[in-house]
Amino acid sequence: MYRIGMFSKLGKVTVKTLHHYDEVGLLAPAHVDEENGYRYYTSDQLFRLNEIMALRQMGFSISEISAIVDGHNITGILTQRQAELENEVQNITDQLFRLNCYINEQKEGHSMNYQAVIKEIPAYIVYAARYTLPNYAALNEIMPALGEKVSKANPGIKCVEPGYCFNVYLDGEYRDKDINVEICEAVTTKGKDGDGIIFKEIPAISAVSVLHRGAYEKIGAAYAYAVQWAEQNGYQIVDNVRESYIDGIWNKDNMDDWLTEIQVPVVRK
Amino acid sequence: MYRIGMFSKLGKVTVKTLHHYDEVGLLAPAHVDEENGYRYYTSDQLFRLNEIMALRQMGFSISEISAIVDGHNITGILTQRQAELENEVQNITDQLFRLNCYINEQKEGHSMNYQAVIKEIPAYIVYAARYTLPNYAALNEIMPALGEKVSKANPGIKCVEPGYCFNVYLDGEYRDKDINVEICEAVTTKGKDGDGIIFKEIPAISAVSVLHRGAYEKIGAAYAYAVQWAEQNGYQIVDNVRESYIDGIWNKDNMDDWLTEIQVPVVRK
DNA sequence: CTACATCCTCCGGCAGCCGGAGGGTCAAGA
DNA sequence: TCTTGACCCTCCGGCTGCCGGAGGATGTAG
Repeated sequence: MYRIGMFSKLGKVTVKTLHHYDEVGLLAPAHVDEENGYRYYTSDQLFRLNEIMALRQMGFSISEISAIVDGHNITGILTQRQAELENEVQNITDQLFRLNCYINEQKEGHSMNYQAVIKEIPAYIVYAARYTLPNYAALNEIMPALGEKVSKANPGIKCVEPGYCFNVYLDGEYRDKDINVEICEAVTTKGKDGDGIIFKEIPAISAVSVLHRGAYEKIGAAYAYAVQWAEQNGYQIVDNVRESYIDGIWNKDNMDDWLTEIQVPVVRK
Repeated sequence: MYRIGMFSKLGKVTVKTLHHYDEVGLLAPAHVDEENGYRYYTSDQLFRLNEIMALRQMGFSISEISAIVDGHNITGILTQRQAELENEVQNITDQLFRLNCYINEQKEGHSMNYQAVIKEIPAYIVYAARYTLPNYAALNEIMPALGEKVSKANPGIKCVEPGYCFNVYLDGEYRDKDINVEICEAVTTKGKDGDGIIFKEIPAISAVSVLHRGAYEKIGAAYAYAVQWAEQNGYQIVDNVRESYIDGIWNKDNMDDWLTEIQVPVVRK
């Protein structure tokens, strides 16, 4: 029978850890003195401690270890942890990729232009209409007109706020004229289809997000950056690119203040 | 100016997160209403938020991000994080290796024999003497005799408790006769060398630890297991193996209760 | 004027311990 | 037999990056 300090030295763990394992019921001392509360351990318990440490070194949580050493559903927990670990390897290497990407940009000095970030975009209900635009500026006329048309046809319809109005670019690649676009605006409930306008639900996605400030002419650079970043970081583009309008002609007079978010729907390769 | 709910939707983060970032000074709202405490954000702040999210997705801590966005020692933090990440990849793959090792043993059913675990062994001050043993049983006579000899030559010397008495096996491989061994016992202070006995400090190491129960004849299996485990899990053996005696003839009559720890000094390849 | 959504500020919790305060216990030396 | 110092105990708070909820104030639309 060893007191806790001795046992902790034998097992190469801290006294605090043994206290903790006692508290959570993972490794109770073989005997506890009723008068002074001293914990006493046997050398036999080193086996249990060693197994616990072995499992900790595979990254299991305390509750998982409790289940394993008590013999509950062992293989289930083991294979689950296996999957978790493979996932973590993915995550860490992803982080490393992004970091290296970032470091390179730092060095080349054009780092401040764009920041790519993965976002989870929720599902929306939208109305949508398709156009072929001669150029980007045409949006400034079409979009307000479309809004009016819809609210006439569907009195009482409610839009949700800025950032919920976006376009989906139907061309596989970037263009600056003859642009095929689907204009979408998020609404709270579906209305009646008609006159080229349809209501639909669009599902939640993951997307590479890049912010662009200024007029729409130069938006191609942001678009290109987002696509390149996605490829470099091991993402696969799975849908048409969206542009989400945050600030624009409707609330900012100065074009340089306009703010648009490019969203490139992706999944991890 | 957006209220927090709107801004959280634009940036795809939770309100709680924005509260938190405000509290720790990472992203303060552009304006706070003095009467009711409402936070107001500008769309400009989405750039900062995006950068924060980008850095979070590379695994930086809040304080690191604060330093980076404020422009303090950027490259230092970045390269440090790079090293951390490479380290983490190592760790996770190590965990995966161990887990797979463990799963295989589970399947083959001989899992309960041994548990290998990496331990940090602290530095000790020891006295040491070398012998060539005809067999393992010879230890039972030599060790007590050595102890007496030392305490006679160095009156007042203090040993530390069980587990601090160990042998270093000088043969590169396992043998069961003509064993070259250095017997070491940890003491609190150095004494006088002489009569084949020297005092020395041995440094802290990492070691693969395996527990062996029973007499010393069958200890070869534990020895073999530890060495094999080290190799399978990508460790390099960097020193002679130690055996650390926890329970033995001095406190257990029944040989089957003897307990010995094999320590194989290693570093990660 | 009334809902209802949104906002605020605490406070506690999560995992696996660590560090320290405040106080009891034990063995050895004087 | 007493003291000293090492060791033990039980709280309690803290670390990270938020989340969830209570309790209460405020804003907006019909």
